[in-house]
Amino acid sequence: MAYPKNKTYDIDIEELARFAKAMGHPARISILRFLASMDSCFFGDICQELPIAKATVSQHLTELKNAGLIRGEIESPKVRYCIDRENWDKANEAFRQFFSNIQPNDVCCNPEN
Amino acid sequence: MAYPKNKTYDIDIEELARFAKAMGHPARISILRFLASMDSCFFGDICQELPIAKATVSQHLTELKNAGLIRGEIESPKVRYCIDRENWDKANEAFRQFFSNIQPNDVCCNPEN
DNA sequence: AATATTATTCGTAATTTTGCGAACAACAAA
DNA sequence: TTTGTTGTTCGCAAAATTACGAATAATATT
Repeated sequence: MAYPKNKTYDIDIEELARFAKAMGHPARISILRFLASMDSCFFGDICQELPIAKATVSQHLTELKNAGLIRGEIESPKVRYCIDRENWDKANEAFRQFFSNIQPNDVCCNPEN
Repeated sequence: MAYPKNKTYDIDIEELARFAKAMGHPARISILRFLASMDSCFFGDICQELPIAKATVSQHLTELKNAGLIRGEIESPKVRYCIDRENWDKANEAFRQFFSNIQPNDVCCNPEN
């Protein structure tokens, strides 16, 4: 290898990968879609929607929280969850830009083009 | 453990999760972005862009191929890779729809709204 | 105080992911 | 035929992911 390899990736690449990773499981997509369809709801409501144990749902919620896509706040003895609008829009924009940054069809190598 | 087979999710949810999972690593985002910026290129060119060993790059390429986002064809002794336009567009549309399916801002629970 | 409700955390297990160097396969060139 | 180039596959290890039941914490209710 001619040049030394830097062991990191650009910050925007890491951010997009982080959002994508958080969305990389059907349970988490289901949770996000469910939450996006309403104002907010409780953990129990989400749990009821999913075919997995509550402990697992809780784990997935933690991952989504860590990625910034959702938020939860205690309303004892329940916990209310909702989409984090700010990061939702940020993720949306990151994906939109990523997918739009492609060479036009007529110069692509694909056989059918 | 993968999610049990008897516990399934909607097909469109699984597809989006599959695309997202493939994009859930900075190396793979880098590869996709690099490929999207040009017509096509060889394995060696991709390898040079990444801070990881060629064996690992090859693995990531296999994952992207399995997800349908890229294609590779042998041009001995090299291998030419390119974006799979059809599935690229499919993924783009899946993400776009996913993110646009959210309640309007004024009915969301977020404090700052 | 005792009990019920709700959701998280703990402990554990199986599987998958990520990574690397070495070995290999396929072909081109000398 | 021998050598060189290119990229994949193999073998292995460490870490992360996914999953569940049990235990726990926090608060409400009786």
